[in-house]
This record gives sequence, C-alpha cells and structure tokens, in this order.
Amino acid sequence: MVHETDGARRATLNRDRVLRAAVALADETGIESLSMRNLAQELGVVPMALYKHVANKEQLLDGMVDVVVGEIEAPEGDTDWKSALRRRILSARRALLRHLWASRVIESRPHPTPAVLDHLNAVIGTFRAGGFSVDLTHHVMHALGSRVWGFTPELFPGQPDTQGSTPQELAYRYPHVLELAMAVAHDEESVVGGGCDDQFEFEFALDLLLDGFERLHRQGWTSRRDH
Amino acid sequence: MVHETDGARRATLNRDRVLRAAVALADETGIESLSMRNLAQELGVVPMALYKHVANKEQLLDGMVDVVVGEIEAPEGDTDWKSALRRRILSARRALLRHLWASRVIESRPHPTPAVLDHLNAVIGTFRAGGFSVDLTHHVMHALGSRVWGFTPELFPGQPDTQGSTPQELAYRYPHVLELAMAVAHDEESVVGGGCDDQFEFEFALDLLLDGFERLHRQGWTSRRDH
DNA sequence: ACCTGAACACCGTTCAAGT
DNA sequence: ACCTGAACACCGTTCAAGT
Repeated sequence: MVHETDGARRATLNRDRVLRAAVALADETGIESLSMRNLAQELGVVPMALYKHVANKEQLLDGMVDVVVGEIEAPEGDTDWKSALRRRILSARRALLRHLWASRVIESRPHPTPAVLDHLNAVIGTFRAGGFSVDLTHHVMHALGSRVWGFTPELFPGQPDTQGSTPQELAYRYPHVLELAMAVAHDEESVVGGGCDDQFEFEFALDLLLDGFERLHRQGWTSRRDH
Repeated sequence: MVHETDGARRATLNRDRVLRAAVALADETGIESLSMRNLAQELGVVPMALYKHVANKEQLLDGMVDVVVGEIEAPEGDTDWKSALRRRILSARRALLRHLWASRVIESRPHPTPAVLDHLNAVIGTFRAGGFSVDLTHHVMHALGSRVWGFTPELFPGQPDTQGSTPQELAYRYPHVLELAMAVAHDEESVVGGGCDDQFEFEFALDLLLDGFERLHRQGWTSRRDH
C-alpha cells in the first residue's frame, strides 16, 4: 500500500528468487558477509520471511550450491569418454569461477545435494560408458577429487539427504552413483560398512601424479610458456 | 588468591599455550564451535585476555595452522626425490588427519603462514634437488594442488604476510619459493603481474590424470581389493 | 491461520572505567 | 600502566503476540 514497488517485489518471493538473490549477493559481497538478515534486506522483506522458503541457513547454502552446480553444461554430441569428461569438467570449472565462494561451500556441505549427485552420476556414467570397470571408475573418481567436487570421501558413508525420495527413485535417477556405492559396500574386507579406504585412494592418486611427473621429467618436458 | 590452581594456570598463559589450547579445543569440539569466548573459558581467563597474545581471531587461526603444519616431519636419510616427496606428503596427510578441521582452515587463509612457507619450500626444494627445471617444478606444484596444501593458486600473487621480515630474510629462509615466484613473474607474456595462468595449470593437472587413467584402463588395471 | 516484532543466546571486538 | 567489565554491532533462530 505505502510503497507499491516494494509490494510488487514482495509478492513474487519464492524459494527460487531467494536462492538467486543469495547467489548474487554472495557473488557481490562475498560469502562471509552473507547473512539471513542482509539477504532479507536485499529482498525487501523481514528476516523471518525467508524461513517460509528455506528451513535454515544450512538449507539456503545447499540451495545455492544447487544453483551453481546446475549451471554445469553437459557436453554436446557423441565423443570419446576422455574429451566428454574433459569438456564437462572444464564447464564445471567455469561455473565455479563465476561464483568464487562456491567451491569452499561445496566442500563444507555434509550431504551431497541433488544437483551434485546429478553431476557425479554424469561423470561416473561417462567412465562406465567408456568401458571402465566399476573398480577403476571408483579409484579414478577419488583421484579426480576436488576437480569434480563435490566428490568427497564421505560421499558414500554419509548418505545423501534422501528427503522424500524412495530408494527406487534414487536408483532411477543416480544409477551410476548407486552402482559404485554398492560395489564399495560389498568389496569391504576390513571394517564392516567402513566405506572407502581413504589411505589407498590418496596413495593411488599421489602415485599416479608422481609417475606422471617422472615421465615428463625424463622426457625433458617444458611448457610452451618457456623461453 | 581465591583459587590457587586457577592462578597457576593463568600465570603461564602465553601465545604458545593459547594456540595449543585452541588446537585441542578444535580437535575435540570442532572448528565451528571454537570461539574466542569459549577458548578463554577453557583457559580459565577472561575473553579479552587472549588479545594480549593474538591480535584477533584471524591471527589465532593462522597460529593454529602453523601448529599443525609444524607437525609435518621431514623424511630422514638421503633418498631419491620421488620417495622423499612421497614420505613428506604422507606425513602431511597424517598431520591433517590428526586435526580434521585443519585442511579447511588452511584453504580459507588469505596469506600463507611461515610454517606453510617452510613446507612449500621443502617440497619445491625436493623437486629442484631431483633435477626438475623451475618450469616443470612450477607446474607439478600446481598439479599436486591441495595434496601439498596450503599450496593455492593465490600463493604467488597474494604475497606472504611479510610482517617484520626483510626481503633478504625471506630469500634466505624460502629460497625455492622465491625462485619459483620470480620465474613466474618474469615468464608472464599475457597480463602484467598476473601471476600464474590458472587455466593452463588446471588443464595440465587434468590431462596428466586423464592420461594416467587411460593408461591404467588400457592395461586392464585392477586394485588388489578386487575379487 | 498466517505473519512478524521482540527476544534469546550467541559472536568478535571496542573502549572507557576501574585498579 | 595494565587489566577487564560492559557495551556495541552483529549473528541464526525461537516464540509468543498481534492481525
């Protein structure tokens, strides 16, 4: 009534608008200064109005992660696994560079969000389509590590937040993630339900890199940037 | 006077005790619940007493990082660069596993701390002693990435916090870090003073991994954990 | 039934008042 | 001169009171 402009902004408030505003605000002023209070102010509403659309700040952060990860583009056209993967991961990198706070937030989230699972499923699926065994796929996913985030060691033990979705729905939507998770669960010869052997995975990736370094060194490799 | 036990604890309060108590508290209750206020309570002092030993919470976190990174052991005896590096990095991993909050805190720090520079200098020095060119050393350091933290892309542009130390002292203490930083600064053919070409570094590491995956796949590699 | 202002239990840090 | 309690400007979230 008093301010019709404000009224119009208030009327259209929904979860999507809240998340987009939060992403924009974090882009502009940094994630540290993003608070429920100044996000509300930015949207022209009272702080408590946000809680109609997100349960709490944790869920707000999860939603922001999904916005960013949703920007990752699937590679077009049929190509070999290697260039398909390369393109997808470079697209992911571009998305994260657009939102400099995103990688740290993704890493700090205790549970993978739907968009993160979609992304993981696509990456895993690319290896499988390329003929990689479940076993090798498992280890290379760990080796890629934060290059594919949010792939964290806790992914498989720390169950995705299965709010309102049945196991069947998960199996349908993330078949590759599930295949890997089950292989890891059955493969366990040490502790029951212990999930991945993080020490093994760390050394697997480390040795892959060290071997690669050695090869380059022996070949007398130099970057084109060298004079 | 009233409580002589408290008096004894209070008397010995210094920067080192503050940092150790902060590390212990973060280990026990998590980094999220570590506050200046409950750290003070743990030490039996008033919150403001901490500010005699650390300028603010940022400096407290920097000090905590140095405690953890200081736990990394140098490999004993003379060995080739590869196993020397392997041992040092696995020691770093053990230190970080002892303090689960540490990797996230290291990554969130804007400036590298002295102990972090010591560690970087030692890792770089190992490559150089192994005969690696400055150029190759630069790129492999990026490729190792968080496996050596706190090696972040912003290291070279985002100057170390040179509080009270001359350039000569830095050159003496971190010669290998300096050599790399200067090579990067001179090598620049694109933007002036732009530092590292992050896109190049990302693709360098990505391709190194993808090539490694391809090689394993062609060889029909399986982990011993496979049945 | 819905919305929201005040309140609660915290923060890191400043600063003036007390010793 | 040193120390420190109160205060300031924030948080995220609860909850009861108002519409």
